[in-house]
Amino acid sequence: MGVMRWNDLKEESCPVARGLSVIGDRWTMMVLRDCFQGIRRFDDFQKRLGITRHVLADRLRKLEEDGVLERRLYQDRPPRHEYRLTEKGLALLPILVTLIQWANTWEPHPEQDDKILRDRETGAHVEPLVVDSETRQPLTHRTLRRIESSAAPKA
Amino acid sequence: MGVMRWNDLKEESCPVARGLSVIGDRWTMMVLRDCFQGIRRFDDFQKRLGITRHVLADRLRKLEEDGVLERRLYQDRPPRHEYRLTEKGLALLPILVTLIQWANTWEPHPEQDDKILRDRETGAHVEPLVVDSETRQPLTHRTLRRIESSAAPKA
DNA sequence: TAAGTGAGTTCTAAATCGGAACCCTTGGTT
DNA sequence: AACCAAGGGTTCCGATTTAGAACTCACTTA
Repeated sequence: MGVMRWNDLKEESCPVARGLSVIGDRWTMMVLRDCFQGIRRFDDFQKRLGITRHVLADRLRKLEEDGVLERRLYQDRPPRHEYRLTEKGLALLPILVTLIQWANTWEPHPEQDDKILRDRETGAHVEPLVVDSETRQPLTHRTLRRIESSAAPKA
Repeated sequence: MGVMRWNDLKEESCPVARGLSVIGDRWTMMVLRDCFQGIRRFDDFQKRLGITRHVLADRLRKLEEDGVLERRLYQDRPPRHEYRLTEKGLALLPILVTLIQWANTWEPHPEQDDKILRDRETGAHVEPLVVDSETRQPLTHRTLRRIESSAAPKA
């Protein structure tokens, strides 16, 4: 298989590798979390995250290249843009939601309240669960067969 | 809010930050992917991932510290251990599964087959979907209210 | 005795990151 | 005109982290 360089990940046949080539970076998911909280501007990301401006600019550029964020002009003089989630970016929400569920269960915060997920209409508290879209049976390590690549073994 | 150093993330009140303090690293999720494929030994991880031995040792140590992997002796002379997922680690599968689903949809591989998720019993092909555990309604950006911290605003 | 296995550790050079300062355009103040 | 602030970056330098390769240690097998 040879050595795997991080930037080759996009061409890997493994979807985990391809997914991580987009969101596998330390700060990228934090940026996306802020996006889902409605943040759109460079300085707002920077202030909330405490990330260096240099790294932030780089991550926003990559997310735009990957089609997760869209950079759109919101005023002309001087030109200013904001970053917005595309459909592809919005489709990442289930991952974030699943991560929140895991962290609230297995890394609970000592005393502070946690982010709470609510239904948009009713405001009811929701609890994420990953199921099969057809049978609606929960998918866990007990119900799933070991993950395998369907690609032919290398020898 | 001050600057956020990566290692302070564990004490953040945001579950996304706390989750990422465990699995937010480039290689960590790749290691976990291999774990879910049944890999348990140092050299096997190393050969499959093409990660440097140094970094691999570091990531395995961190995952053990975080209670995601367990290092257990499987022979005495010389002492050898293998790395196994704990309950906490097994609970990460839904995240991996959701990531696979996203990547297969939005970053499809040109020609090669992808990893396929199957039911352990029937072998039927399953398709992950994140729903509310009570109502079984899908959770997406259309059905969820914007994520908010329930912590009091800082001023 | 030599070679091999498994699990690391050590070393050096290259890449990335953090922190801070600087730049540019435009609008508003004094 | 001179100064300042907002917004969105870029540049520079020193500190970390990573990649790549070699080396170690404790056995086991040929």
